[in-house]
Amino acid sequence: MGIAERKTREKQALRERILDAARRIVMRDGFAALSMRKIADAIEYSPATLYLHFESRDEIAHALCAEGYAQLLETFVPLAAIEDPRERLHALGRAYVAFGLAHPQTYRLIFMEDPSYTSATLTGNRSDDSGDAAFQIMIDALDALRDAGRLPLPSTASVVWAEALWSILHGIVALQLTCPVFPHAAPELLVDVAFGAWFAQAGTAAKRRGNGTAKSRARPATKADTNATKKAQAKPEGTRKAASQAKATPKPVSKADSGAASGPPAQASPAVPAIRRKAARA
Amino acid sequence: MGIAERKTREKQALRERILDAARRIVMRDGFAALSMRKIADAIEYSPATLYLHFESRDEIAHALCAEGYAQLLETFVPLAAIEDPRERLHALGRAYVAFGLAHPQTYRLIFMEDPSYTSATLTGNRSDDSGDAAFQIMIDALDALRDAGRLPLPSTASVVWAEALWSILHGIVALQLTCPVFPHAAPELLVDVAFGAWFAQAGTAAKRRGNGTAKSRARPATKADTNATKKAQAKPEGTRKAASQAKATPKPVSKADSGAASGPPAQASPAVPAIRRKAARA
DNA sequence: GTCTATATGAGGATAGAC
DNA sequence: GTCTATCCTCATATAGAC
Repeated sequence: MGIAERKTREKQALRERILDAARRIVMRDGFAALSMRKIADAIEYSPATLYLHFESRDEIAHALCAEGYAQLLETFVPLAAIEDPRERLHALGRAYVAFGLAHPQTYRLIFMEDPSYTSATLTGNRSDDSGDAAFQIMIDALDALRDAGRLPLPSTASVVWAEALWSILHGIVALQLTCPVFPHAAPELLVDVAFGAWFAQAGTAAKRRGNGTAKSRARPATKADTNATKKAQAKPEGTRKAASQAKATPKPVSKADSGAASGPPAQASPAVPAIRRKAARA
Repeated sequence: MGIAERKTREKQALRERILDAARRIVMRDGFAALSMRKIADAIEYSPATLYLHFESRDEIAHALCAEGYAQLLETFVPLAAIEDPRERLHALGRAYVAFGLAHPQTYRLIFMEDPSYTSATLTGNRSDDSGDAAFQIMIDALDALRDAGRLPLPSTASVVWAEALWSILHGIVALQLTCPVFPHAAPELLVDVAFGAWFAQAGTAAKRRGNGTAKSRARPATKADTNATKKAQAKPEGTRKAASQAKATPKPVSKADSGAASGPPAQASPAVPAIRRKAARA
């Protein structure tokens, strides 16, 4: 049966190559620029071949989502070991935002592109039973905080609080990715401010229980999670630039070059009239 | 000069018709489904005519953004008169979220679709000098809260706080619009929880200064802003359904029928291979 | 399994006739 | 001002040869 196995292996390998190419395209140019043709070009196969491995472009997108989400989870796992639940939550928040900023295109794909992608990623993820692992980590931390008597929280409310926390994290990332021009405080600072305000009364680590103003927490913000998200930041995603200056600089992203994923640029040169977009059936 | 005036009027009228049609399409099927051809069909003109009034599809999108943002501002204005700054902030937050849920497609277009749209809407809005009026209203409320000594906030921090608040509001709306399937607390509840947590120490109106748990604030949440956003909710935006059952029901939206704007459905029937998407130039 | 070639359909934008 | 006709680009997906 060695032959069959080799064939299976080869098939798997090609599948991986497809996903690799797709991931590269998405990371460089954004999901909108992902097309079967481009993937085929990249791996030097014909477009038709892709359909032997994936049913559709959507299926590839789903696979990419699953990958990205797994990557996010990886950055969460070590943080879940932080003892102090307040610090744990804070670290998770910073890591979440850092992930979103380091992988803007992946984050967009998972959480901002299409409801079906998000749903599929969060619900039908892996062999896990319950829906969302990352989410559960946050709930656990809140429960721990409550059990320690540091947060007057009904047992049913931790889920709601976790959702509220998730909302602000997502809001920070999404806002940063979608409208980077707007005069905006550093996302890391926003996380700190938010957590400072939320858990002021749950003060624990002797930090001043003021409401986390700019100066008090601005500076050490991004220090802590640098290690945690180092792997993540090793593969930053850039923005599709004019393809001339977009050289995929291997430097760690600094939010400026990655977050501003420009969609169809308003300055589309009339000479190049090619702007496509997702459309509904008429 | 009556002739010239009439012509100007007629030109303006057609411009309005174009925008009306575009708005209808966006509200019903989402921005992705907006095409020059469809607009032209809707107003019974040729596609070429559109280009006499708008330079490109993007320009139409920008116009729609400006309209939508103005609409959002309208719902804010009366709330800015609320005396108690805490209540004012809370009301603004509820109104913001209510707007997003009542006009999912418009909200998407302004804040979630394309950075250039968001930027253009927020910065180059109207004859105003400063960038963002809605944002300023929030800052003012925070300043008032601080000036009343109810929030120990440095004068420079109110901007940051406003951005953090905006982030959570955006996060709540965006999350609701993008992944509605995820077991999620009611958005209004999330707003209340968040504001309760944020301004627990700024307690004012004799409300219990607990951290706004589920039961304490769940029920009266959406009551207050119903009037404020009545106009808004009078024109709900539905989701592009299979176009068969999508009858544009003129009932006030209840978040269920509007938020779940599904993009390219995974169950795209093979017989109808028309799924387009925005793409970058190669 | 893989490819070439092609069917099918949609879109933005423009030239040039009326 | 408006339309017809058209260009060009892009996509998904399949048929049928190798």
